[in-house]
Amino acid sequence: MRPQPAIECSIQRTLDLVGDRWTLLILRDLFRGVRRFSRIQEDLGIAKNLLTDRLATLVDADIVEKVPYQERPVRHEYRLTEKGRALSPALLALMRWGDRYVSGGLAPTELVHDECDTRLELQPWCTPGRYESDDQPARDYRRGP
Amino acid sequence: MRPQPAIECSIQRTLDLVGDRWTLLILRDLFRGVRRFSRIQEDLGIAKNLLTDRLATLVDADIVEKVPYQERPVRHEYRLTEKGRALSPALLALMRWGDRYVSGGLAPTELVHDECDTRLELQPWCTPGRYESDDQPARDYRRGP
DNA sequence: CCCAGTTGGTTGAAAATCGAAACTGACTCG
DNA sequence: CGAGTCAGTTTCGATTTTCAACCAACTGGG
Repeated sequence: MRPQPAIECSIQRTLDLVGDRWTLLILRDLFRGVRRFSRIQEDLGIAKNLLTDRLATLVDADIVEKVPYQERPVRHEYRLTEKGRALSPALLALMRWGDRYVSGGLAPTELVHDECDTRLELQPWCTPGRYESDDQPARDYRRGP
Repeated sequence: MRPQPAIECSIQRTLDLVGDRWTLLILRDLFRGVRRFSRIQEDLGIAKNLLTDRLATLVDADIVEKVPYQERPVRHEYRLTEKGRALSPALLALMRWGDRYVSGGLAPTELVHDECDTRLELQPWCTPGRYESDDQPARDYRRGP
């Protein structure tokens, strides 16, 4: 897919997987708890064929897994694997940079843990097992005060 | 440029600036001290017109500045501004992830400060003023031992 | 002076990718 | 039965990217 560059650097290898215009945004949605095809699609405004393609690539790369959340009709949702969740520092760093340099005067985004309602800092996974459960998103991005 | 999504999140705003297939790789090269048009072009294998375009966009966004390094003939190089250097945590996080999950068995990349020859960790700027000087790159990515 | 080479681009055509909309198929709810 | 939802697939025109050629300003060698 990528044309020339002999892949020899971790940044390059990483960007080969997640470095296109949509993938990191899709992952951001998954982190936020937006996990269904149609929700992601309307949230991002991405074309459906592209979303299909990107999700398939992510599943292939074991960054995301497709799990059924109901039978009859079978419906799936997309969840981050451990490998996918490990991308959080990168997303967080990009977010911090945006907060600082292209926020347009808005207050920085804060990460809030829905359960304990405390602020999260650079180590955003305060309850690692929580993600496996089925209900509301464990983490949510909210605007700061 | 981006089609639909109402830009309302720092990650989205950030990726609007640097989230295409090449820009983060260009920035990685600048961090490594590869600062000349032709060097970047051959290092990445990017088409020249695209490199022209991406660099112009980065200069516009004040992430990179174009500074002459000689007269007669005038030659320029591209340097990270403070805003650009502030992207290092993001690059570093992507690199760490790549080291861990797609390294292909290679040793993780280490950041080494050329002057003091010590390893750098997640706060990679140990001499912030250094970057303004004119000679060799202050920071370099090297393969680990 | 002439010639080859380097740097930092520009131009244009062909190929790949993307986006919007229409369509599908499995199923539910009233 | 008819309308609606979800998760796609297909199609096709528009946009981007790549590739190759060209160019201008200058250098250094003979």
